[in-house]
Amino acid sequence: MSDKDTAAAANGKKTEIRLAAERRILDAAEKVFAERGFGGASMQQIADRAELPKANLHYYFSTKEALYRQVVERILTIWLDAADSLDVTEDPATALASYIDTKMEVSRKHPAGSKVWAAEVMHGAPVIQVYLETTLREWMAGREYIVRRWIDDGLIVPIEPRYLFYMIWATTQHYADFAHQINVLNDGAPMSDDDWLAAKRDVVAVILRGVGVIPPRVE
Amino acid sequence: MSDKDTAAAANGKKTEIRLAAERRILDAAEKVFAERGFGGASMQQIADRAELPKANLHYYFSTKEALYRQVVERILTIWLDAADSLDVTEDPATALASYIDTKMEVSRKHPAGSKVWAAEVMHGAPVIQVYLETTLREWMAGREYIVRRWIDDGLIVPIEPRYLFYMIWATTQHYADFAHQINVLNDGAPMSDDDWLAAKRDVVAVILRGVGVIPPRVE
DNA sequence: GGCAATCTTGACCGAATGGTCAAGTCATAC
DNA sequence: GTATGACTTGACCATTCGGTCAAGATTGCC
Repeated sequence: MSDKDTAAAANGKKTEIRLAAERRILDAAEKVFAERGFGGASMQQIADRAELPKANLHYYFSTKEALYRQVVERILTIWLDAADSLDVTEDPATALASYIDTKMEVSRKHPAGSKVWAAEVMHGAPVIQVYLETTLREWMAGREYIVRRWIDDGLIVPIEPRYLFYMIWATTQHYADFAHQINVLNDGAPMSDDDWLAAKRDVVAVILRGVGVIPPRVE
Repeated sequence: MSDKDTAAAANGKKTEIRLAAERRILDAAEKVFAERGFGGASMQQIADRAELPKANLHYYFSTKEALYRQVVERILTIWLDAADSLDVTEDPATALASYIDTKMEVSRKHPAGSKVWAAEVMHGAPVIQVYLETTLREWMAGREYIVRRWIDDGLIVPIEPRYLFYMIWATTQHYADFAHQINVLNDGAPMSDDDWLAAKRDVVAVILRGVGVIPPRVE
């Protein structure tokens, strides 16, 4: 073994323990932040949820703010992946249906992350401000261009593109952020697989018909 | 003056001072809770915002929880008024367009209240749980019945009514809860009157066309 | 086995927070 | 004018919270 290999191996081993602990803590923190908000969450609650002593959290994350920032940044990667799923090479119906499907799946699989994200934006985006001003702005500019071309080509009805995206974001994220209310209206039970299918179907149908393309038949 | 009049007058005077102070505090609390969340808001911050000594807050509201509860209950009345604005005696296009308009105006005029409401639901509705289980459930049952009749009468396309309402709630409330993000994407400026008009127009258009009714011409 | 680096953890600390209180001010009724 | 009740407020208290630390356990490498 060369020095490089040894260093790499040692690093790898350490990284494994470290990564496992960090992930355990981040998972716990994401849930507690989602349930209580940043101010309402205590390091002790996060430690209890992670089944680790509180001092151990501070060994991996220097401060509560640093921990929160990493939670948000981890969610950001999921958001970016979903944003990429809007395939502009497809026709409007296919592209939008697939994008809505992806966003609904994100809400379904990352309800805590979605809540943290919503709270982050509601409170003025202290962590993701730069992302909003750079990546998201550019993403929106690019997609507005595409949607306008769809309009010019007569593929969809005239609409201000950003308001269409707000509808899609709001509706899909609602299923995570307001899950509690949805569950109450669902007789107190979480949405079943069939419920999710039906919700996706109806959301896609309203949006596609709403922008003037015939939704694909899903009898 | 009779005893009743005297008592009423005295009561009235007191109530006036009391109501003014309570309103001042509730307004400040709503904003601070919206900006920082319940856990992140301190009584001192609310006191500063209301330009009153902290001890004065505790004279009118015994605890932080009690103050928060009254903030939420005040928002609830606004929510109930908006819910009433869905006029089921009208045809679907008129009823839905008017309801969306009302909900958009609520988001525009009560952005802080909307954020507090969203956080309340996200965190499991500690205060409004009973409202969700009674009033809202009944409201939804009644409206589902109406929407189903619209469907049976061939006035709108088949859809699970609650998913339609989720779309309307999510989209309209998004303009308050995610106003920060919207402003960033609007070159950092708050939406103008024209922006609000355009947003309303596009939301109404997508929903109405989405459920299969021709949106009224708004050239 | 022994060394070095990483990891673990109970005990502790200063600051901030929700809440209390008693002394005082102010308005009103007679 | 003076007694009564409502309102105001600076000082204070107990608790909680984020964060520190030093002593010890564990791991990996020679």
